[in-house]
Amino acid sequence: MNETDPRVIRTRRLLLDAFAGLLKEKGFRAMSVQDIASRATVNRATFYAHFEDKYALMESFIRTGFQQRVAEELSRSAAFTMDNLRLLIGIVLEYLVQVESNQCRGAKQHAEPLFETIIQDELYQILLSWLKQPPPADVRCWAARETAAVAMSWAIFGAGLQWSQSRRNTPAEEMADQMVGLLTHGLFQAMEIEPTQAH
Amino acid sequence: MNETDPRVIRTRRLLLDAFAGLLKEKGFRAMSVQDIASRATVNRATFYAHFEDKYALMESFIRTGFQQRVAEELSRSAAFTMDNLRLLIGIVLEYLVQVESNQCRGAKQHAEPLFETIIQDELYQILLSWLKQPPPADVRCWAARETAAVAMSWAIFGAGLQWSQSRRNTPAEEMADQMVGLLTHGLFQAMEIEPTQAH
DNA sequence: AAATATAGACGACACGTGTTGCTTAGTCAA
DNA sequence: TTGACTAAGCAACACGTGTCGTCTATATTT
Repeated sequence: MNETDPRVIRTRRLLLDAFAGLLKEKGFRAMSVQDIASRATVNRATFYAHFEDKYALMESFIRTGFQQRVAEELSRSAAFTMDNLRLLIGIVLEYLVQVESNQCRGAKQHAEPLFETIIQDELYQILLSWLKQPPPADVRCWAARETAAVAMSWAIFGAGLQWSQSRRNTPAEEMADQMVGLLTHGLFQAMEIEPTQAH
Repeated sequence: MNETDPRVIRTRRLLLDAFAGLLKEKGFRAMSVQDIASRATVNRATFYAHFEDKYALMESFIRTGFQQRVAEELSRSAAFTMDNLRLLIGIVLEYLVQVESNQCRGAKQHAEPLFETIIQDELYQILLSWLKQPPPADVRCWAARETAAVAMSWAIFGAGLQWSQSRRNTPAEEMADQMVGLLTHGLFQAMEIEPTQAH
């Protein structure tokens, strides 16, 4: 399928727009391929010529959206610094809130796949590319680059997800600071540190 | 629905067994509710009387399996020590390998929901219960207990998942050690530490 | 402008899903 | 043992899914 064909571009745009609209109105779970196609004034069979199913469309939707956000706010192939890390976390928090508000119609904790994990995947790519650059200091090594990147990306994603799905009484700024602290000083230490009132 | 009724118990067992068998043979995606019901010699409508859909059954399957594993190897309400953490990570790695081997028939990176995230959820409960116990030392606090627990559980889960889905050339023992190191000394530090050969 | 290529429309197909109303058969309590 | 209760069987429903073959309309090439 030729990606430059005007017809293809037009159809893709129609499908994406219809999807975005339905996502806000009825949520992901409630919409059918029928709905998307008819709203896009496109035949249902044509939908399947472009996407495997509505899940694939959703995935593409989230992934490209997040990539755009990152490209806007983060210079390409940035270095691995505290500031950049904090900035990246901020982007994740912001984007998760947006996804959350769209998904709101769908039942939360059911068989609904966790589309947000796509963000973790993107996060992993970014962090790994940062780690591939030679480190400033040369000290002992605790884990493979891949292991560090994957643990970090899931930690950021997971903490962000829980925050975005909670009532968010902690402001995003403060949350990002907490997360940088956790990543910097170690999760394990941070645990023995929280002051506890007896219950 | 009375959980002690022999008919209910019998039907549940039949469904679970049929599901487990089909999971090994054709994988999750390829099996239909039809398949499960007929293999269990149970009417399809009866299936829906017990589970919302096949996703709910899968969730129950994974969750109870993991809970059993934890109960076997970890004494109830254990304390938050290095040894227990390492033990817990070992259980997760082992169980992820098992889940992975069952899922193997289903396409990996497609719309397949990440059932493994149920393990993260269980992990979070355990870690949080550990953190609720008063800490041994009383130092500064970097983050809320919930934040620390959620970041840690996702980090463990994510690193374990990547490991279990890779060719696993690193033995489980060593992997667990690496992960304990990451959690203890901080993910951020560990990143600037990996020796890099120029590329 | 004409010829070729191909995206999209349309209708039809077999199949799986989730639900409903009714009947049969098992369980348990009086 | 009898009677009330209810899980499970059964048949049928409307609906969504994914795919296929055929035809039309729009691009692209010459």
